[in-house]
Amino acid sequence: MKIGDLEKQSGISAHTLRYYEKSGLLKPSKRGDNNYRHYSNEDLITAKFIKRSKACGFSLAETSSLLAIKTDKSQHVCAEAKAITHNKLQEIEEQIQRLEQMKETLSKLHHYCCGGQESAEFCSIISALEEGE
Amino acid sequence: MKIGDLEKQSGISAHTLRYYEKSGLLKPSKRGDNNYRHYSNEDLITAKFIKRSKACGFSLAETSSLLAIKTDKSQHVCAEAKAITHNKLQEIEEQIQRLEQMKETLSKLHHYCCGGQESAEFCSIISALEEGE
DNA sequence: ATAAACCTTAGAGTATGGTTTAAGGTCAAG
DNA sequence: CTTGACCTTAAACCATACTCTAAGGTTTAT
Ligand SMILES: [Zn+2]
Ligand SMILES: [Zn+2]
Ligand SMILES: [Zn+2]
Ligand SMILES: [Zn+2]
Repeated sequence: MKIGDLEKQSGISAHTLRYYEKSGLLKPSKRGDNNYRHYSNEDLITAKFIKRSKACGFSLAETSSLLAIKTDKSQHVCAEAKAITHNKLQEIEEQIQRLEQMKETLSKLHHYCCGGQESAEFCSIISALEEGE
Repeated sequence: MKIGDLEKQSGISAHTLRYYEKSGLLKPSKRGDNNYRHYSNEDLITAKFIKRSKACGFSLAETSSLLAIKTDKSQHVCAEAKAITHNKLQEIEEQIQRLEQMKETLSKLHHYCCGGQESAEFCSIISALEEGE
């Protein structure tokens, strides 16, 4: 499979696949005489693995760690995978909390502003930002 | 007030204040003979405005738009401020949804993995990433 | 007088996850 | 045999929001 084929099969652009290679995430199993990248079926699985990992919110670095486990399962233990997942879960929960806090503040601002065509002289959004604690 | 004083009063680092100036967010009202920046009380209010705006999740560009309204209220209308707030609110709600989706997926992965010291051969986290739809 | 603390600038570096460009080599169809 | 599709590389660029560095000028306290 050439890079263009993998692009179609995996939904990851050729550009990005080359970038992933440079980042050590996915090396093609072979290079042809013309130096073209050749990907195996296992490489396709890896590409999809990366895609799912990203969909879970894992960074490329974290994905890299997960891939290391996947690639050599017998040399790794469940605890490692669970720790990575646990950390990400916490991180995401913290992000959600921050965003919920913002959402609440913004909802109030949004609610109290009339949103009309009148001068912003007494706009509650602007005053809240000027004078909030 | 010199930049160090504003740093203390506003809680925004001098570095960042200079960066904000370069970005057009907060220009000191004067420069001394020695070219030092001199900030007024109004500048302090503006600095705090920026800080609150950031705390609401507004980007520097959005903060800049809000500042333009604040600075010249009579030339702006509520509708403008409300539109900016509305967009941000939507954006944040979308982010929360994405994160909630990730959280759900991760929670399942986390729940099913034993997390023990046994080989990752049959780790549910790794297999889910390998074989998920 | 001299040292510490503060100020100035332009520009480079950091982090993330790519995207784009330039300049060119290879392959398959008509 | 040429045209267009596809492949190669290194390196620059994008966005965001800083953060730091280098090299130097100023103020203040002792
Ligand atoms: Zn109004
Ligand atoms: Zn309003
Ligand atoms: Zn297990
Ligand atoms: Zn496991």
